[in-house]
Order: sequence, then C-alpha cells, then structure tokens
Amino acid sequence: MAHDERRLEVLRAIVQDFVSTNDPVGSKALADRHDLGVSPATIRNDMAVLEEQGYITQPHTSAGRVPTDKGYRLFVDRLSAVKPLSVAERRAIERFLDGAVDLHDVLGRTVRLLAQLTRQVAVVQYPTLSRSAVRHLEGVQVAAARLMLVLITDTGRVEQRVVDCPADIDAGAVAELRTLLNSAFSGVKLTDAGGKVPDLLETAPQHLRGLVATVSATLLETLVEPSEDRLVIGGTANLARGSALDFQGTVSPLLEALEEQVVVLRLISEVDAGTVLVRIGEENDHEALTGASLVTVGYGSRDRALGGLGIVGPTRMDYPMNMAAVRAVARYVGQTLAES
Amino acid sequence: MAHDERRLEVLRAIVQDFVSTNDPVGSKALADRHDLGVSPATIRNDMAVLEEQGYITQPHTSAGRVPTDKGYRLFVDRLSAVKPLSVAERRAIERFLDGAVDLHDVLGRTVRLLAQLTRQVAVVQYPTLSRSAVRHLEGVQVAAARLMLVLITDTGRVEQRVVDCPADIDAGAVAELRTLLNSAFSGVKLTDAGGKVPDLLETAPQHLRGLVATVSATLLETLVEPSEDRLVIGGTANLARGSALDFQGTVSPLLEALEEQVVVLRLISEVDAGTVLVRIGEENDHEALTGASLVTVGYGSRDRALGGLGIVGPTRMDYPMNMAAVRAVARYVGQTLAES
DNA sequence: GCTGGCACTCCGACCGTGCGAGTGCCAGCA
DNA sequence: TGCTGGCACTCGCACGGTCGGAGTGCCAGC
Repeated sequence: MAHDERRLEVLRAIVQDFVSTNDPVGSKALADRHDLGVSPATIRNDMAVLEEQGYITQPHTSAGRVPTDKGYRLFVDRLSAVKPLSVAERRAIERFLDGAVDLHDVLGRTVRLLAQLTRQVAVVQYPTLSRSAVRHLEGVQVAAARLMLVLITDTGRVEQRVVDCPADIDAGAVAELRTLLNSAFSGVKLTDAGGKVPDLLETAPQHLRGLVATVSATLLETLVEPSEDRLVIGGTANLARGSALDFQGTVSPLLEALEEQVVVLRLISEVDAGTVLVRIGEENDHEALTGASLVTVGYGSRDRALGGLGIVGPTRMDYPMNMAAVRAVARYVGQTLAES
Repeated sequence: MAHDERRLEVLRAIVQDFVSTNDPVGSKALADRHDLGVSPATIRNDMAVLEEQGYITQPHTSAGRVPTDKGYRLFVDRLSAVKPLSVAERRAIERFLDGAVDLHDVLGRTVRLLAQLTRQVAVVQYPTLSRSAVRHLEGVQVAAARLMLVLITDTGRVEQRVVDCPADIDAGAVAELRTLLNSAFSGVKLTDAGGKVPDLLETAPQHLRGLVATVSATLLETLVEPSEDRLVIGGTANLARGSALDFQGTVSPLLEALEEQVVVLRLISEVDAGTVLVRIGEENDHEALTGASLVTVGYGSRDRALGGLGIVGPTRMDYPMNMAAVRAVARYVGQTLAES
C-alpha cells in the first residue's frame, strides 16, 4: 500500500524533527518542513494511526507527537540510511588516533574522539583478556618471598599481580621461572591456559614445583577466571550539557550506572565486530538505562573482536550519525591496534 | 577582645548552618540553633560587620547571609577543628582497600572509597613517574624490528612503549638487552636515568650499541620527560545529585575540566604528604573551578610523596569532615602501597 | 481517501497579590 | 559602651487566575 508507506514517511519525519528540535512535533510543522505531498489534516489521521500502533505518543493533549521507544526502533531498523561521515570527520579520526604511544593512550584517545564526534558519553572496553593470548610473562622479585607477575597479551594489555610465594626465592629461580612460564604459555590463549598447567608442573624441575604451582594458580584465578575487564569512559560532560531535559530531571542514576562499569560492560561485550548494535530505552534491562540508548560495536580485526566500544545517550539521539561514527571509530581502532 | 571572638563564633555558626541546610541563614535562626548568649539584634550587628569585612554576603536584600570564599577561608584556617572519623568510617576504609590485587585496583578502590565517604568527586593521581625508581625493565619482541618496552616501577606502576628498532633483532639480543638495561637502570630514579645512558652505551657490546641507543632514547623521551601522569576520577554522580544548586545551573564546565585532567593534575600534584591543602572557589586559577573547592593531600610514605589525591566539590562543603576523610584515606593508601 | 473548517482542550507564560523572612535603625537600658 | 526589643521597610517567592497559542479530533464536502 502506498498508504502504509506514507505513514512510515511521516514517522521518519517526526523522528528527524524531534531529534533536531526537541519539541513535540505537530501536523502543521511537519507539512511545512517536509514535502509529504499531503495536507496537515491527512497527516493528523496518519499520526492517529501511528499513535494507536504505539510508535508515537503525545506528552499531553494538544501537544505535538513524540516518538516512543518502539518508534525509534522502527526508525533504526527500517527508516534510516547510514549517514556517511564527512571528509573532515574521517580526517579527524585519523589525526586523533595517530601518534598514540601505547594501549592506554589509544583507548584514551578513542574515547575522547568518540565523545567529541557524537556529543554523547563514550565508552571503550579494554581488549578482553579471555580472547587474548599470552605474548610474554615476566616475574619480578619485589621481596624475599614475593613476586610481581606481569602478563603482556598480544593485544597490548599489561596486567600485574603480586604473588606471595611459599618460600623465599633467589634471582636464579626467577630466571628459570620466566623461561618455564614463557615456554609453557607463550602464544596460548588465556582461556586455554588452564589446560597447560599439568604439563607445566610435570616438566618443572623438582625445586621449582611449589613456586610454579602457586604462580600458575594466581595466574588462572585472577587473570583468566573473573575476566575482570576494564572500561574507559569519557564525555560525561555531554550528559550534563543539553540532556537535562532528555533525562527527566536528573542524570545522576545514569552516571552511577556508568561508574558501576559492570552494567555497561555486560552490554558492551555482547557485540560482533562490524555489526552495530542499538539498544533503545526500555530495551535495556537495567533500570538506570531505561531512559537511555546505547549504540555499540565490536572492534578488532575481522576474524575476532577484541572488545566493544560505543556510546550512551538519550533515546532522542541522531541514530544514523552516531551509528556511523561508532562504526568508523571502531574500524580505525581495530586497524591501529593491529599495527602495534 | 571578646568582641571579635564572638563575631568569629557567629561566622563559624553561619558556615556550619549554611553547609548543612543550603539556606541563607538569618539572625533569628542563628540565635535559636546556637547558644551564642546574645540576641538576634546583636547578631545582626555582628553580621553587618562581617559583611563589610567581606566574609559573608546576602544573595539579595532581606535574605539571610551566605559565606563568601573569604569566609570559608577564615573558617578553614582558624575556626574548624579536625573532625575525627568514626569507627565505622575507619573500618570502612580498611575493608575497602583490603584485598586489592594490583596498583590499578588499589587506586580504583581508593577513588570509590573517597567518593563515597565525602559524597564528592574524588580524584587520585597515579604515583608520579618522576619520583619513582626503576624496579625492572623488560623488552618483549612483537615483530622483527619492533620491541615492546615494559617498565615496572617500585611504586607498582607498569608502563609500556613500543619501540621501532634500527634493525631486526633476535631472541638472544633481547635477553642481552634485558640484562644490560636492568643492570644499568635497576633501582635508579627515573629523573636520574638520563645520567646513566653514556655509561650504558659504553659498556654495551658493539653489536647492541644501536639497539641500546634507540631504546634508551625512547625510554627517556616518553617516560621520563613529559612526566605524563595519570588520574583516576570517580563519584561524578555526586556532582549531578545535590549540587545542581551549588553550581549555578550547570555542572558541565566542571565535568569538562575534570576530563581534561591536566588542570586537576597540576593542582593535585602540588602537595606534600601529610599536609592537607584546601583551595576555595576563586583561589583556583582555572575558570571552571572558580565555583568549586579542592581538598588535596599527598600520599606515600613519610619520606616521599608518591602522588596526590583529593576531592572536588562545591565551596559549600563540610570542610572538616572532608579534610579528615582525605587525610585518612591518603594515610591508608600510602600504607597499602608500601606493603606491595 | 484527501482536504479545509471548526470547536475544543490544555499547557505554559504572564501578571498581580500577599505573606513571611530578614534586615537596618533607633531609643532605652544595664 | 554595648546589648536589647521594637518597628517599619524591603524584597523574593509561592500562589492563583487569566489569556493566547498550538495542536488535536471530527465532520462535511470534494
């Protein structure tokens, strides 16, 4: 039906206008700003239908219409074309990430970049440990019976743990331990590290058994198991800026949820590299996020996602633009990390 | 003069009441809530004097009085006794920091702890590189002519840099390099590392000269020179919560300044261990901070400060409590770090 | 099935009023 | 000399009523 099609066109127009003006949009304004080819009265009829179907709503009688979460969902799924980034934006991305000196720096720049491009809160996850492999393991003695274990992954993450050893150790033992650990774990994915331990224990010389056992236990417990992943957050000022109206009154529950990290982490890690995932308002389980939308994507090389990144903002956001920005940034980050 | 003394007592009462109620405080309310031994009328006279001296001000005629920055300053310097922490608070501090697995974890917990205790934004600086010494240096080969350099300091910081080498290297060279670097730099303060380089170059075997030169150059350039220090920030939700009124209208410039890091970093690193420093409103140079107060202190062992930590909040804050909290937390952090 | 017209609704801005809190000043008192 | 109670005055703010405008739903006509 050409009927339904126009109705969707009306919905698209409503979303676009509302996103840019933040005012409930009425039939007259719609007819003026878009050439839908019909009169306001007709648009009103369409709007009534859209409202009945749950795509839009009125804040109060005799105000204009506002998209519902369901409306945004339809918009994202069927009504929006991916907005290509401008040349200036592409260049900004390259410039921003260029010259980063280490992983921390790359991710810090990424989060600032994303926040600046989208004017939303940006979130970037450190490369997941569970999907990384060991590049190098290092033991450094910090006390007579205390070792600092340093793990370097192939994604550039560096993690450290202090291990209390069963007995005093000497420099020779440390060197031996290093060799043992690296020959056992080098190149091994962290998820598979557990399987290597029995082997390692067997090959270890008698006098190192206890030490090796303790060290591998710590390694598995604190680094592999809990998959305690990290998050970088930036652009929180964007929350306070315009969005006082978007989030009714207070942004503090949202800020709290962001600092909690755990919540966002769960959401952001459920991503594939390449496919931008959009979660709108009520679609988010967590209460503090029901007024917010998330746009996330995985980054990494095409064969495996290292981690996720994305933005958090009000449901009233420019989805096409943000999706494009998130995707582009993820692509560049993946590239940058692959090079190092 | 008993005269002046009472006037100060009035100022103290005004600060205390205003901090707890957020309402401009009038002469009647003061007489009721504190036994100053005089009538409201007398208090009014004192207030007039205090206002003339610039310690308090009225938002508008016929409202109560509000402390000025100068008033808070006097209060902090002369009118406030350090409020000892409750047993529960002390215990909370211990529990919170106990069980941290590495430096990152310690600082993360610290910032959450501080934010929770003070209900303000908390800021913790990573141990300054320039005041740290090398505990261990490690080179890991990541490509034919590419080395990842990992620096572990005696404060538990781990820093990494990727170095492009002049020529391809092999595993043997890496091992030699490690030995060389560690014997040269181990235990050396980063600020003194530059002086060791000529020596190092001389003792290095011919075939490693180029490599060693490149590596030490990178080491000095990117790790020692810019002293690029890091900051952990937490509790920003506290800004949004009550303080909407404290910061006229918007908190976003403050959030921006916090994300900038550089500003806060400068302020927070000008501290001695042990002495709590308070900066009030206009005393801060940076524009975004003129409506805010900072309470900072250095942490570390008594002989040297590793870094700074503190809180940022509205000028209308409970200074005695916050000063006590900041000091106590710093003490525990210093202790915790000394142990690892 | 679209359109113009029309009556209706309701929010929000505007305005005027009154109240209450708080002040400054003054005369009287210890 | 310094404190006190009294008093007139000021001013912000909460309250309530009014008005206009924007937007709607419905209906009759094309």
